[in-house]
Amino acid sequence: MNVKISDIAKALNISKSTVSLALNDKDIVNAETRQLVKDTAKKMGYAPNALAKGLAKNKSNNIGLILPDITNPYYGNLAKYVSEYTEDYYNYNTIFAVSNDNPQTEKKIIENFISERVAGVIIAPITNKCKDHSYIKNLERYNICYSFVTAYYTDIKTAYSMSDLEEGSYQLVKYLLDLGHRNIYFLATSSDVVPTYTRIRGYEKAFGERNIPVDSSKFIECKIANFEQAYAATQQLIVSKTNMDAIITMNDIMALGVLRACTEHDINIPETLSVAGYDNVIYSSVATIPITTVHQDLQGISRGAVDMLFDMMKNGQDYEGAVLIQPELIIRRSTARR
Amino acid sequence: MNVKISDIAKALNISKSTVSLALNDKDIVNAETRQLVKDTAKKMGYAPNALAKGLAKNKSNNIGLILPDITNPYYGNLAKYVSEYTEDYYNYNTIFAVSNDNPQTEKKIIENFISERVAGVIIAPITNKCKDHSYIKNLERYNICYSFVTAYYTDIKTAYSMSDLEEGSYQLVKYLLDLGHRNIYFLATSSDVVPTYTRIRGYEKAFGERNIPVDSSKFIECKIANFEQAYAATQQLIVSKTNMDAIITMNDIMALGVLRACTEHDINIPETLSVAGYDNVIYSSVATIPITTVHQDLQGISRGAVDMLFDMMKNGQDYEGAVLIQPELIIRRSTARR
DNA sequence: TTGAAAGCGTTACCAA
DNA sequence: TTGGTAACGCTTTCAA
Repeated sequence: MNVKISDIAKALNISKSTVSLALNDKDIVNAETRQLVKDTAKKMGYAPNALAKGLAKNKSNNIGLILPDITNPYYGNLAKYVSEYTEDYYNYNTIFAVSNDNPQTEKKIIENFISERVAGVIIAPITNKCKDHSYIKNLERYNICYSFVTAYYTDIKTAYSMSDLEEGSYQLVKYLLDLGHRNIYFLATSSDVVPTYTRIRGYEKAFGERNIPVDSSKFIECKIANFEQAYAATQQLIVSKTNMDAIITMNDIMALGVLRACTEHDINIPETLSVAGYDNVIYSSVATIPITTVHQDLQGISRGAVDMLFDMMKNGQDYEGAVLIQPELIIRRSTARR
Repeated sequence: MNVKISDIAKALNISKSTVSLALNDKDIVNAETRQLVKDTAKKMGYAPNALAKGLAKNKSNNIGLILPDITNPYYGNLAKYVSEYTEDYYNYNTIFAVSNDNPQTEKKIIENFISERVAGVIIAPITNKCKDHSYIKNLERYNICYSFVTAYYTDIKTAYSMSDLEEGSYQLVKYLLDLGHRNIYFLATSSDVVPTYTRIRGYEKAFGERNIPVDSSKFIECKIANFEQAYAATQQLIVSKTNMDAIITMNDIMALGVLRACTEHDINIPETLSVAGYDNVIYSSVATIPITTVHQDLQGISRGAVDMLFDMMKNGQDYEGAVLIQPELIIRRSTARR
């Protein structure tokens, strides 16, 4: 069978404990012994059994990352940054799971992470409505720390790291107001969730600064923040001959949906209508018309979440840090003065 | 501490074995006992320890999936299909890892998967050159089966599931020849790797059918199959005033890079130059000019790889199945008769 | 600096 | 149908 610690011990005529100690680089073992052990381990093709190790220590060397949608490069990049940083800097591995924007799935994932005895969990929240996230607290019963990334659930108190969405939305709307637009539609999910209501606050702030009243009927709610729903919502607006100066969305993929609907109805962008997205993922720059958007520093966001998680793993879950990263308005061709 | 099987046994005054049997739905235990055990387990908040379970059974309930690039929605979709199918149909979990198109990283991932004692591994190969993949065979020493998805390494014999790339490329090139194009450039990685040379074979077949000689200097090699390198290669071609009818690429992201370079040099597409991608990921349809491409049935590909893997897990690694899924040419606006 | 042995939570075999 | 017990491969405590 596979070579294990006891095999190395037998081969070297020393005890299992010494081998274990040596393999883990403890300096209480003689330097020569240590080297010898490591060499023979390599020679014999020893591969540590993470399961046994985890069982003995009652926790694994993995942290779990929950993503709502892995087909969106926004989360793909997030996954990349989180796992690279976790591995390079903290020497832990990352295991991913995809919630598909479904609270039930998210719950199952958490149960599974508990079973796997992950050392910590980072959650990228689902972006649609769900009132009860208490299942997340199960993690605490197992002393598993968790932090949020990209947003957070208001009913769960823990560290979070995200872009300052309110500020980003504020800058974008201010810019559109500067261009002379007034009828600015906003396509997003339920205003109950953080990613939406923070953006709405930014929108309102920009309007408020100029004493322009906000018409909340311009906030259009989509069930899911994807291409199809943004496309459908835009068609609806066009067909009902709504008076619009601009449409902004909560992510770039939705902006693509808006573009598609406009193209099909021969609406010229940006001449007749300005369109803007959010996130600055690659295809906002390569779309039919390069899209004005708001850049998020995903790398910074990722590091914030990882750092705070490991901080909590060291000092306990009751930590209420927050990392809020400044966004950057990216102006492209999809927006213009009327 | 966390509730475990022995706690349930104690509470119910029965043995650990019975509890374990009941929890695993074995019908040798009395139906009532079984229900009782399950109920109390739930009541006590029991969460099975996957580590202990894996140790006892000497394998975990996870399969490992290696992706070369998680920021590409092509692989994001693949990950989604593989994990959903694995979970729903086989009741195993999927753990992802990202090789970043780097053989060293891939090797490390495999070592880690071995440590985690995954039940099986599915590898989506890196698309650039690497002569030695023998580290993959380490899996066999641990009786861990593996299959390939989307492509395969020629030096490793095992089951693979992929789209018929040769056929897809053949159809695309045939279509371009039909449009009257002759100077068809192909941007890809090294012709040593399967994803490239299968496509080249399709290209050659289309030319061969019409007795048109193939000029292999039209195959441009990029180190990595991404936006930047395709952009750079196209610029190179444009600047050197190459006589071109069409540029095709090995994936849609590269086609976007081509588009970008052409736009910057005021080259009209498709009037002056036809461009085509491959994969049919979402942004080929929403690009500046919607891109002609070849659709891959990712769901079918994913299922093939998963099915064969579980087949091997049952019947042994020496299995040489292959699933080759038929592609579909998707014609959009980026290609036209000159 | 090293060794012996207990313990982590589960499964699986054999007996009852 | 149930119970007792060894075993999985590692860490860790205590003693030497």
